Amino acid sequence: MATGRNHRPATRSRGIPEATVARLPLYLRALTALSERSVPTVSSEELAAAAGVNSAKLRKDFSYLGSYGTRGVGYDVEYLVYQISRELGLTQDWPVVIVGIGNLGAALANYGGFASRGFRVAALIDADPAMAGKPVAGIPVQHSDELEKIISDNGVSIGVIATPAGAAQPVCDRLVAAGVTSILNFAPTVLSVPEGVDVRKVDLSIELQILAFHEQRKAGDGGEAAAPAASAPADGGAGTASAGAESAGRKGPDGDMPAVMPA
Amino acid sequence: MATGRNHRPATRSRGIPEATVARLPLYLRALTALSERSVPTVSSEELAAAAGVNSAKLRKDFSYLGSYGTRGVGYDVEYLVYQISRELGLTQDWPVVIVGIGNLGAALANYGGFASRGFRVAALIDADPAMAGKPVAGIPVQHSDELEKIISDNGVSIGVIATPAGAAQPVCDRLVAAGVTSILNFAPTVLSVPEGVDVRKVDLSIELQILAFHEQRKAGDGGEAAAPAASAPADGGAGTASAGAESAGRKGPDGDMPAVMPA
DNA sequence: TCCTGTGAACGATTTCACAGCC
DNA sequence: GGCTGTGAAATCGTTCACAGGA
Repeated sequence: MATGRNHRPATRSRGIPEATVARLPLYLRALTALSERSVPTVSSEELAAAAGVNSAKLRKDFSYLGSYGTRGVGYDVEYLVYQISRELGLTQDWPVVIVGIGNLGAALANYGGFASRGFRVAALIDADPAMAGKPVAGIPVQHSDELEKIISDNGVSIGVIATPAGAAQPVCDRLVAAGVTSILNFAPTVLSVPEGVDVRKVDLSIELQILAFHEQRKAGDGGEAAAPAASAPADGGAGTASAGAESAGRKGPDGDMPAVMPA
Repeated sequence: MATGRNHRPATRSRGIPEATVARLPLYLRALTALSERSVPTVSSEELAAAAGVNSAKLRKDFSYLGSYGTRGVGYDVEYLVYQISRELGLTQDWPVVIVGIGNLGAALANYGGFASRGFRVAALIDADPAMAGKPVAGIPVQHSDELEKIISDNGVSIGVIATPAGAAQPVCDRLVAAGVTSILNFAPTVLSVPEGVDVRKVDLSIELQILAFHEQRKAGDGGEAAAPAASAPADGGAGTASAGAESAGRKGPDGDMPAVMPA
């Protein structure tokens, strides 16, 4: 997750903690599912389970929004759906552009949950002239020469960058110059933006690396915790842990640099 | 970004804070770029800028790993690349399976940064028999009947789920039963997994909703902060803020439920 | 003199536990 | 009696500011 910028000094009274904001969509999704099953009310315990958090956290989160909910009973599902939607700004619709229609951009364009909750794909933009006019997810791709005009004509304030890393910063600069103030970045680069522009980043390889870190720990821990079936990596035991040499006096806890570097 | 489970009671001496772990891949990427440009050393200030964090945080992060770095000079790039790689478990290679080869799965399979840092796509798996045998990113898709055998034969411990929401939990269960202990989930569902299995979640629509929240604030704030060019949504002013009625006595700070719900 | 490494202060977030209301 | 709403405590994360080595 990681936001590109710290959002206001948090000194405002009406300020909802960032951690809470990040969970509201989770609650909203769980509530929407309940709503579709015509469940009228739900307790903090049940809703928390559906959203994958604990109930104390959920109640605290909701307390920042106001006192929805009835003691001894729970929360009215429809009412809460509306209040959270409003809080998140989903009662209006947000035109979004996707820049970079490669594999990923196409996947995003086709993503259903996109349109369903307040977001509308206003345009798909790609730098490749050969893509221009080709429909993806029913929307014709437009050439990036048109970027500024598209942003301005549609009043777009949210942009999604799905270009290769090298193109991301220039695209970002153009989006910002044209009036975009929120960016969701899928390219593996740090974007720099002026004050007042929000950037959120989604990065596959970072997520995998975090998983690898924990995975490694599981293997080398001494605990060999809960590894069902055949899970040992095919060759070379994972990690094999800190068996060695607290060598000289300074430097890190384990292992010096080997002769051969891992590419 | 939400981990499915809290990682150990944090009472271990060698424990690196989760927040630090999440930033190590960022540092690694910045360092790799420096390494490719044959930069020999870097200061905390420079590296922090390249990674998009502040230097105090970076130094604190590195202090959990050990005392790499030289006072008055900075960090040796190659040395640090190696140490971080090792800490993250990237000096071994992790076979990964991707389940669900739709638009997104294909995008992931084609993602370059995937293979580049310690991860190897061991197999692509899809439930559609028509996909079987078709190569995606040079790798033939296999039918999901083979899932257990693939996991076991390749010693896979990391799985990526890119299926529709409905299929995600069953796929997850099979992965876990077959020996997978880390899962990266792109489906918009909360997965439930047994103790000892890590889940990380990447959710486009949640990221967009978080952006919408801040975007809405920008518009209604009274500040009309830093909005260059034409940024007003085409119709209906964004938010138009809490102008109303602190009505009765209880309940939330603004707005009651309207007659028409936003779908 | 420069820049790392780190205690200590600070701030944010989570958890606890229980008062208050239905 | 059951469940929300919330102060207070505990934990986690960030920032400050400076001691200390190269």
